[in-house]
Amino acid sequence: MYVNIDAYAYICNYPLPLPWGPFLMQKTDINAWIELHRSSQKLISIVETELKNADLPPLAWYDILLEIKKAGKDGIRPFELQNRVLITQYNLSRMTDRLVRAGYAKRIPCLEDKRGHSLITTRKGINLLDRMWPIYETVIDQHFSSKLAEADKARLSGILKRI
Amino acid sequence: MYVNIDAYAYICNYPLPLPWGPFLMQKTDINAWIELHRSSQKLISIVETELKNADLPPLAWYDILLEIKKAGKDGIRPFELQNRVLITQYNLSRMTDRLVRAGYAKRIPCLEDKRGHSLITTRKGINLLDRMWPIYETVIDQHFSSKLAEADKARLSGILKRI
DNA sequence: CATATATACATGCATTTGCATTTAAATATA
DNA sequence: TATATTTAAATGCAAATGCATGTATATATG
Repeated sequence: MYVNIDAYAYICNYPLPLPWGPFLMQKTDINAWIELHRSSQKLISIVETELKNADLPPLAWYDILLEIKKAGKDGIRPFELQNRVLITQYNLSRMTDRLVRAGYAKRIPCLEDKRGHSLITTRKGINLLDRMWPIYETVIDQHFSSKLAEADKARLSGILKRI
Repeated sequence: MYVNIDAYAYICNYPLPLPWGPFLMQKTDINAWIELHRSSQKLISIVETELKNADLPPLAWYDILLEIKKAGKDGIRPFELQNRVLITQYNLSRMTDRLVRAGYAKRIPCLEDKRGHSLITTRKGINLLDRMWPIYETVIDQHFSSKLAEADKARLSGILKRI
């Protein structure tokens, strides 16, 4: 889950090319790898902290609820939701369970497939999104958008889309 | 922790500039934000899966153990370790506890400060790093390094260092 | 020096996660 | 059609995490 800020130093203790693998790992690769994960984790942890400070649920709730909202009034099946967020089946099951119990989402029976159900947002759920977004947006803007040039942001997504 | 692949769609339901905040959030910003987190999370989850498949501990153990190893034979104090990895104090305390119990690290008393101790790696710990790295490296190479041009990797870290 | 405050680290307890497995319905196969 | 296989979703249990707090030592302050 966590990528050490100085993970590359381990590699640097060994001669290049590395004795054990077929790969020629360069410092450029490691620096990019580390910066990618360091920056992502740092930003996410700021978002989580700010949400918590505002007495709001974690970012994961926002993401899932947003996806449910986007599905509109027909709702979305949990297995479809799972394709859109990087969460395991069992965790999604319990997360939506919490959303439902908290009144932010609702399960509606699925006529075509009695094994499952569809999820829709409630008014309270939409309201939660509306309260969470300003916090989220502020962090994105202050810690991300405002620190990078427009051209760099375009480059960034262009490069990372290949991953 | 998780950033929805399509989080920006929520924003797109609203007119720009957004009615609630002082920020003018553009699609470029959101795309970059999403790609950053999506790619990071995807890569990390591949690493974790591969480590698990090889019956090896999670990446966090690698990072911490590596940091301990880097400190050399004098070891490192937990509070210093904490500055180098993005982990909370209480979780680091328990994680190092597990490392020690598993025989990968050792606590040595700290003469200058009786509140604390220093952590050093054991032979078994070094060996674990050596076994984990090939797995880790293979993922980095196959899913990251080989997918990006050298220049892009340099750009990537250059851009992200500003975060 | 005595007392207050800060720092290093650990821990009890509730919540969340991971893993394996279960339940139930849908689909494939013979 | 009967039986096997696959798929959707949930769940029991162990491990990990978050949060608040505890313990011990160090440092600052009157």
